[in-house]
Amino acid sequence: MNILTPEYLLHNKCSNCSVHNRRICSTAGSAAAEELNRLGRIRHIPAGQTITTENAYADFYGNVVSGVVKITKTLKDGRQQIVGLLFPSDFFGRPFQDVSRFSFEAATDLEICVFERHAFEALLKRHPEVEHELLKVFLNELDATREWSVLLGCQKTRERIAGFLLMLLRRNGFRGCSKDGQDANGIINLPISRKDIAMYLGMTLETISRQLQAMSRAGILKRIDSNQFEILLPRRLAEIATHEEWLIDDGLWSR
Amino acid sequence: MNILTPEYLLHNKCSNCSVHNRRICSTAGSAAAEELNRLGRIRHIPAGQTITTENAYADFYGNVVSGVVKITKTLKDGRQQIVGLLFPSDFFGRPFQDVSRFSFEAATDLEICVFERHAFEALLKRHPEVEHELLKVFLNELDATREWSVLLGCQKTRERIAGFLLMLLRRNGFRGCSKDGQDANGIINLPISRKDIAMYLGMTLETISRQLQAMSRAGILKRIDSNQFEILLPRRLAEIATHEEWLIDDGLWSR
DNA sequence: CGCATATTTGAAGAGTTTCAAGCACAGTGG
DNA sequence: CCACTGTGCTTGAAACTCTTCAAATATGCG
Repeated sequence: MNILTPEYLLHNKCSNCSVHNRRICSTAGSAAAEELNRLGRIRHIPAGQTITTENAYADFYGNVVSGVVKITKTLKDGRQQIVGLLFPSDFFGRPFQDVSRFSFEAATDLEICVFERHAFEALLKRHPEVEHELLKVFLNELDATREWSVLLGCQKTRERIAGFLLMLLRRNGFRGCSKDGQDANGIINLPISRKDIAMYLGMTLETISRQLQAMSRAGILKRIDSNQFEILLPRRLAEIATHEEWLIDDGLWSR
Repeated sequence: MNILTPEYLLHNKCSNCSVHNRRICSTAGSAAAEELNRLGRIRHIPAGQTITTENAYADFYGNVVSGVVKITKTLKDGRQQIVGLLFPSDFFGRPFQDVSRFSFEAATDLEICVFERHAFEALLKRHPEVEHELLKVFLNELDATREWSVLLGCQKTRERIAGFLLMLLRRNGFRGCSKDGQDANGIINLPISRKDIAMYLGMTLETISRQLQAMSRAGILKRIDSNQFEILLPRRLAEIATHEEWLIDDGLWSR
């Protein structure tokens, strides 16, 4: 079923959208804003569904309104890597290229705002200020991806998990990431499965599990349930994320 | 010493430049081309020198004309990761941001064409077609970085090295990558040190050395000298790069 | 030629994965 | 209401890849 078929083409007022004043949608007041309003269609996607398939033609782009999108690449033997996660207000898809080199999938139930490809690219041509905004969006995405490759390239498993938790904390101030809004006050809600976290951090889900337990035993985290952790020592977590300068010995972690 | 001081502000004709018809410089014929010509200054940088320091203000961007630039990030404890390599015709620097989150260093002796930051950004504003070209440049860079994080996230050391060699092969058709132009016909010239390769592939230089020897013993490569390898079985190399579907046993590699 | 630097090779050790089993939780049906 | 079943998470032990430390060899340059 095509994501752009008429049944989904219900216009939405951007003013009702929780991310309407962010990123490329923030060009409010300009003529482009009205065009974007006419162009965008809200669409709900259940968790697990693929939005854009690797090596396939993609005829739309869009913004994440709520939920998390994972960008993945699969090797011939089935190994899979998540090369990026997209949160509310993030842009998904790859303009100016017929075939996507990655797959975009719903990591959670999703609300997205989709733009038909050619109409959107025509809009960019007419409104350089929107294209300028898009350039800034992708420059930030490039910086974030490069920093993530530092994490993948030379950090230990515990450091990676600490970095992941802090990334979630940074991004969870935004609406739509958690159902209850609890995330702000020290409780992290892991929005994706252990398997997905593993594919994002370049390690196995068993190692994730073990390290989360180790950090709980060390008093840095407190397990609420399997997807919720309270951060007891955020400063310590930040130290781990950048580098460990003390001995890795659970006994020393208790204070 | 400032890279933009008068002694370096010698105008160059783009028509003499080996990458003048590539990327953002390919807008030939337009009014923008002439402006770029006036703006760009050729500058020679010795290997090892830092062009832009991490967390420092950068007042210029530019194109690589010949040589290789490495983009690095250093952790507090000294661990370092190369998050990208830039070859001739690649753009370096980070527009629209005061402070660079990465360091840009000359991995080899370098010839670059630099643009003063504010003048360049003003040009982008006047000429959306150049900014459009820049967006495409960074979208490609983002794709490449994401594919590299697949390599870092879930590939084994031998696969990473194979992927690195093939990446060099892909890029070495361009002028300025090797002194003798030998690269095209199956001989790969490693333009950077083992230490840099290690920091790029997220492994130690010892492992690089061992795996290169292993692939030489297996008849896939032939060592000319420590920086030159002839590719005897390119198809095999490509198979390794994506995934190894046979047993990893040097004995089986000999055919 | 001799020194400094870069690369190769070797052996021991650590961290992570793999394989396997056990546990917790949610949904389903009796 | 509770066992049943599927799924996802946790935990354990063994195996393995890669790193670390150390030394030898090769390469480049004055």
